[in-house]
Parts: sequence; structure tokens; C-alpha cells
Amino acid sequence: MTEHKRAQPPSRRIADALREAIRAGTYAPGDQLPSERALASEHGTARNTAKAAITLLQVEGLVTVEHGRGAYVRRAGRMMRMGAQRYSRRVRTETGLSPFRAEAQRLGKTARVEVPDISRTTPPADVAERLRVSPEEPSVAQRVNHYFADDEPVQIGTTYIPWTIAEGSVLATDAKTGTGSIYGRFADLGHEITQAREEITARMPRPDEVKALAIPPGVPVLEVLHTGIDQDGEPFEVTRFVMRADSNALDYLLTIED
Amino acid sequence: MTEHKRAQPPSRRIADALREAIRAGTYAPGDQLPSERALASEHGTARNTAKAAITLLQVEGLVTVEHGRGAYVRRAGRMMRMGAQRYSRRVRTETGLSPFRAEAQRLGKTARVEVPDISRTTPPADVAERLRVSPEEPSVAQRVNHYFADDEPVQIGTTYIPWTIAEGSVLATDAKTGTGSIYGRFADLGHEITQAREEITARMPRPDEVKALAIPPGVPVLEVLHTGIDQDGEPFEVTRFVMRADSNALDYLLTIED
DNA sequence: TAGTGGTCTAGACCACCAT
DNA sequence: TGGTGGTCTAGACCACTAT
Repeated sequence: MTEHKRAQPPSRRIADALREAIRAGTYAPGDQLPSERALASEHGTARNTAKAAITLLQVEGLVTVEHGRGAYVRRAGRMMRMGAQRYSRRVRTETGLSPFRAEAQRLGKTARVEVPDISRTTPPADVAERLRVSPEEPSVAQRVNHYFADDEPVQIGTTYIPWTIAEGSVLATDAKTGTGSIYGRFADLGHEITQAREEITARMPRPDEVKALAIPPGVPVLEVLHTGIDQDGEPFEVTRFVMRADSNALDYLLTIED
Repeated sequence: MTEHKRAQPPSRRIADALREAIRAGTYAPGDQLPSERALASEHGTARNTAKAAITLLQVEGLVTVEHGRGAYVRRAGRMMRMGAQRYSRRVRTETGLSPFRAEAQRLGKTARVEVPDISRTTPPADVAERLRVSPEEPSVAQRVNHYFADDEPVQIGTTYIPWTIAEGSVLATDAKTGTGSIYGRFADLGHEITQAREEITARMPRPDEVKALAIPPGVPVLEVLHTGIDQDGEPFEVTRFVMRADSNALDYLLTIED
């Protein structure tokens, strides 16, 4: 008998079995998996080992675990698609909606935006570089926005505006920006958005983001560093968006330059 | 005495202490953390508990663990920035380089591309929809590309081409596509790329992707579903890119439509 | 060979949830 | 109340890395 020695540790074998069962549809999205104690006795292991298996799947983003209730196969969430055309002036003037509200409306969701902080601060280095302001002085106004769809937090946006632009306007003081969203106010101040640069990365959320966005384990975030550029080619605003990757997608339609 | 009962479980406390030490620079990127046994005795816990703390940081993407060596603070990798202008005809004809090779050259890295598979297959549903072909027949040619920078795998690209276009051309048969990359061949066939749609999401990698891209725990992937559109507005190619999020970024410059 | 992480056991107590 | 996950202990053996 050629015995496989240590072919796979038990926790892996349990995880593989569950993964395969999920793939095969034995456990459908939303279904509850067997309890840790059940898995352990089924496979003849300690409960710790069964838990290790569940943790593997959790980190892969395949299942979610609820304390006191059980482990469930994760459901695919409907996606908010943030497209590039969301900045268009037409959308802004015709609907009076901000990009986020317009997208939520399209999906039939209720949008809510909270503005927990507006202040004058020293910008992070990457922001300062893009705005061409000093990274060592309080050279910007900062507006923090929390976005909710159907009361679920889905996005955080931190907007940085050169203090020379924001000073004296509602941008530096008021949560409400009025019709046409914040870009309406920039237009009032002589900065019509004509170009935007968007730099996109993904990473695991920091603990504070986990809290703010109620992110379950195994869900990364998309980070978009957005720079608004006006008719003179000047950057007038940088926003760092952090969004749950399991409920947001980005959608760009590009015209290929020659 | 008001004792905080269960303020924080020991594993969280150890993780918090390490996180703070990393933030403060006590442990710099690349530095080794104390061993699990050392952490355990320092904090008066079992080794398992110290390991749980390390695992938390690992899942957050803050540290990497190497079997038999130790746990290390993750270094920030240099980023490959995949920009929208990478499809421009000018870049293609002037340098003769594919988008990936052009970017690698810019960073002074050695690019290598392997083509482990070219075949005729049935496309995934999302691809079929975008190419307007049947999702139930072998209606496409599939080309799988593995991209390496300095011999490290950084990206996988799976290109789907309607069989009606690929049939009879090198696209359906040859790994080598010749100068100007694959888009040069599409141009030869009468499909000049004039627009591209890119739909971006992020998620944790699947086990097969973990293997192919050698992804350490705590690193998500960016998935880009790219659709190439020709001068007649017809989609002629869809590519699904999957890339390590810790070594790739996307960079778009958008012109805001009216 | 010594030190590191990888994994497991068998049992315990706590916290949360539904009934 | 009973079932579920959250976490811990104390010890054990294995596998990998470096010297």
C-alpha cells in the first residue's frame, strides 16, 4: 500500500470538500454550512481544525460567519457601477444629482450621504503632489463623505480642495452643497471639470475602514484617487474614494488616442 | 476598581501592539517580527494565541510569514501602472511593444510573457454578452497569457476573440503575435481599436490564481474586464486581466463629456 | 542542530442568537 | 434554553531554514 503521507492537512481537506460542495451547488448562496462541531465529528477532527477550515474559506471571501448563527455561503451583492460618465455636466444639470445619488437611483436604492467632517488640514503627500500644494501646511480644506445605499455603508470619499479655492465658499463650511452636487459649486467658482484622472488600486481594509464600512473578513476595498482638472488644465480637487469591493465596480469607456 | 471585563481578547491586544509598533516604525518594512514563541511568553499567552495575532496582521496584508524563517513587515512593492493610453496606436507603431512590455520597460523591469494555452472554447457568460456571441457554443478563440516582470508573475490575461474573426489568423494558432502586439494583428484584420470599455472589480484570489500568481495571504486581485471596440463600434475582443493588487495600479485620464 | 512557522488535539469558558 | 461561533490553553509533532 502506497500511503500518501501528509497528502493534505485535515483542515485543508475539510476546506476543499466544502469549496467543492459550494461549487457543485450542494450549498447554494445564502445556505448555512454545517456547524463547526458537526464538521469536526464528521471528519473525525478537533473542533479547532474544523474552524481552521472555515477560516480559510472566509479569508477567500467565499463564506461569511455570523456569531451565534452559523457560517453561510456568501451571496453575490448587486453592484454599484461607478462610471466615468458620472461627472458629466448634463447629468448634473438635468437631474441635479451627485454621481453617487444618480447611480443609486438607477439601481432603485435609497442613497444617503453623511458628512462627518469638514475642516482645514495638512494634506497627505500623494494628494499634495497632485494638487500642487504644500504637504507641510494646512493648505487644503478636507470634506469627508460617507455614502450609504439602502442604509448600508458602501463608500467613503475624502475630498481635498486647495484652501485658496475653498476659502470663503460653502465648500469649506457646509455639508450641503446644493443642486448639482459639489461640482456645481466648483463651476460657480470658475472651475468646470473637463478632465479627471483616476488612479485605482485595491488592498485589504484598515481596521478603521472595517468599522466604518462594516466590511466582513475576506472583502477587499477599491481605492480610487480621483483628481478633478478644470478648463485650464489645473487640478482643483482630489478625492480619495474607498469602497467595498464586493458591492462596487468601476466602469470606464475610453476613447483610444492616436 | 472598575475592571474592564473582556476589554479585548489577548490575540487582538497582541495584534494591536504589533500594528502600532509597525506604524511607529519600531519594525520597519522588511524587518522581522518577534517569533511566535517570543510573543507568547512576552504576553503570557499560549503560542496559539500569538499565532492568531500574527494571522490577523497577515490577513490585513500588513505582514508576510515565511515558513521556517519568520514573520516580516511587508514592503511596498513598486507599482506597474496600467494606463489607458497603453492602447494608443502611436505607442504601438513607434515602439512595437505590447502595452505590458511598454510599461515594464518604463519601470526598468524585464518583461516576459508566456502563452500556456490557445484554444477554441465556449466563452463565459459575461464575455459572450460583451462580444455578442453564443455562450453555449465554442464561439471564441481563447488565448491565455501569463505576464512576468523580473521573473515574478504579476498578471494573467485571458483574451477571447470571436471565432469568426480569429479563424485562419495567427490569433487562433500562434503564441507570437509579432510587432505591435496583438492589436497590430487585429488592425491587419480590419479592426482598429478606437474605444475600450474597462470594467474593474477587486476580490480575493481563487486557489488557482494564488498558485499562478504566487500571491501571499492578504493580497487581493484586481480584475479588469476589457472590451476592445473597433472603428465601426463593434466589440472584437474581450480580455479578462487578473493582477496582483499589491504590484499593479490602474491609471485613467478621462475627458469629461458634456 | 537549533530555531522558526504549520498544524493538530481535547477540553474549557464566554458571547450571541433563536426559541 | 440549547445551539452556534469566539477564543484560549498546554502540549505535541512535523516541515522548513539557516548555521
